[in-house]
Amino acid sequence: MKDLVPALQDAIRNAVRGLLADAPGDAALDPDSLDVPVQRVPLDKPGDYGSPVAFVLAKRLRRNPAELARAIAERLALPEGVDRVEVVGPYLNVFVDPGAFVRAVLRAPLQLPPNGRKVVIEHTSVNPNKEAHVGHLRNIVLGDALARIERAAGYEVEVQNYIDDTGRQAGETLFALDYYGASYPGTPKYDHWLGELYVRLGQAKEDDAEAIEAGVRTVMHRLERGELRSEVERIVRAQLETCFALGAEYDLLVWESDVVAAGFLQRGLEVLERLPSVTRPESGKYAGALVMDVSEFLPGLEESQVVLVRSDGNAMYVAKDIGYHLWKVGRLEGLRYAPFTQQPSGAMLWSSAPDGEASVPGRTFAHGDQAVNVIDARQSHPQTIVRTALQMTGGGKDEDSLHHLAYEVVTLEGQAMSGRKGVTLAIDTVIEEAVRRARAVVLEKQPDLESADEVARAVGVGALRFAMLKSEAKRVIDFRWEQALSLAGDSAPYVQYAHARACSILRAAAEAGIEAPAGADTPDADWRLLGPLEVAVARELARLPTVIAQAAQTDSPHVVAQYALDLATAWNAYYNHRDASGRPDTSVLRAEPGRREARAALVAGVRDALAQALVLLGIEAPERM
RNA sequence: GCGCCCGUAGCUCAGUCGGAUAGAGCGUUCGCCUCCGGAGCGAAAGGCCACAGGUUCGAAUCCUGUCGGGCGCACCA
Repeated sequence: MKDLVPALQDAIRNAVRGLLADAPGDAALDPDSLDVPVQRVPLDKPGDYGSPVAFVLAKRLRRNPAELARAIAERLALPEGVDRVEVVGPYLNVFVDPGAFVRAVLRAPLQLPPNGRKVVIEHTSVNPNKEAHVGHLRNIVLGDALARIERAAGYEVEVQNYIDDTGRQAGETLFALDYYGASYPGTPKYDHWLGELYVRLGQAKEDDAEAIEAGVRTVMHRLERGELRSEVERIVRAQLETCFALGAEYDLLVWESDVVAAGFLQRGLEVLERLPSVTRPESGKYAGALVMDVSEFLPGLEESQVVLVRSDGNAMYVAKDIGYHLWKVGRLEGLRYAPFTQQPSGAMLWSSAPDGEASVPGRTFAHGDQAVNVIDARQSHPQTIVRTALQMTGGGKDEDSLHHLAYEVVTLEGQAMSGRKGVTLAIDTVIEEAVRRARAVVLEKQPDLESADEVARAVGVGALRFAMLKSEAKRVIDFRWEQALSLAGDSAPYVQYAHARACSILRAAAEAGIEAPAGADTPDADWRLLGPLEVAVARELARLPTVIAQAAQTDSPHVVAQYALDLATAWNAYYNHRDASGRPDTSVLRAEPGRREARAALVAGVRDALAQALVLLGIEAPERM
């Protein structure tokens, strides 16, 4: 048995085929293209999986659905793992054979096979001018989780972090250093210290606007020529410390100044200028500018002309972005690369670099079949324009080669954050508080735990990440301490605890000589001794591959987070289950030989699936906590 | 004004390519350590799934409209 649900769908399709052959009712009805819904049955309904397929047929055949359900059931060749089928009104309900089902589920892999396609994910992309705040937190965590999920779904994944080193923000901060003649005193953390200067400069503009503006412009010109690269690098390194503390890592930093130097802007414009929709009006509103008409792809816009190059000759940001994306999908070449730093996992982080190598042995950057950008929902319009430009110029290998994972803002106790005004909450501050709270709980619950510091970090950071991931990206999050750092209920520690509990049981089992090797390969297990309680847990376990596929396909990490909660809940319910007389009836260690090995295998499956779900969310899974 | 997103329990949210009696967490109330980890489990209470029409055997889910709320609509980035 590979996977029960598809097998069941095939079996039903076959039964329908037989039914139609015997009693043709609708010649146009093709069983092969018949969509056979199969779902888990609601609680308190008989069976494990059910199908309302009879409804679909009833309409086409003009026959009674209950009657059809009976007819299908009669012809159904039960796939492996299915014990029997019962007809409940118009529904077809399937009872699995517990032993065969659990065993098959435990043998299934925890991720999908490679699909030979590559996705380039861009996330983080924090302006290199001050410390990252809680709004960026959502971006980093979403992007990092998505990268892990896409990888598990079989994609080759490359994570890029775009460094806007020629922008106004970086310019202002670096100018502030000169303006105040400041030298770094060693504390606070470098990016935080710069953030203070940046905010101070913003206030000083009220009195000294002209001089500051002139100074900032000079610095920006130097940035464009790459003269201040090492100053910016210093900021980037400080910001990366925060990302690493969250568990996020990258493959490549892409510097805007390198993108421009590589000619992607110019070459991208050349590609665009060949399009009939890209013109240079000689008169009217856009005289002298290079504009693109997107009305064919984006109907209904009030203003269908998008300015690519201003009449003063300066390129708009979207034009740079289009060039950058043409490179991402392999339509342009020419960046050079150098190693930037070794990350906590040991993996090398590369960077684009003016004096780097044209190629890196064993690696090919960019050339994505598709690209996903993790960017604020407020950027939806410009993102749509980049995607449209990509489509108009032939795009990447995938039909829909640019996705925008748009996430909503994070407000602070109901207030909008503002980096410029200094109304922010730094990620570093939040991590510190999260770990502090977690440590207090760890010391209370497990005073003897040797790895208390490590566990406190895993739990605190995990809780924070989970809070950012558990609901849909398009939902506004109001950051509140108690909620974001909760260690109970729908939280990372709930899942981590369930995992640690499974580990604990398996440790005890191993001491008692009960082994639970991978793949449910236990000769001592007697699978026939399993029942509905084990099936309930296995039914959750069986969903994991589907969950990964769905999360990857819809760029939705929250699907994995919700799954982790569901699995932990099912496992906790199993663990605590009692029989009619109130006695625990799911013990592994106290079960008779044969049953205990099979149960141990199930617990090992739960442990592995919980660990995998947490890995996909970028959350550590301690064995004790 | 036009466009996109949201509206589900007191609060925060799942469920939305149509399927059986709409589910969690927090909060409230009541139970559960002779038993592998109580950061847990069980139970109670709490819902015109914003509103009104429509499609359908069947709608929280699809369509239209209305009302609330958020965001976007620069020769800024």
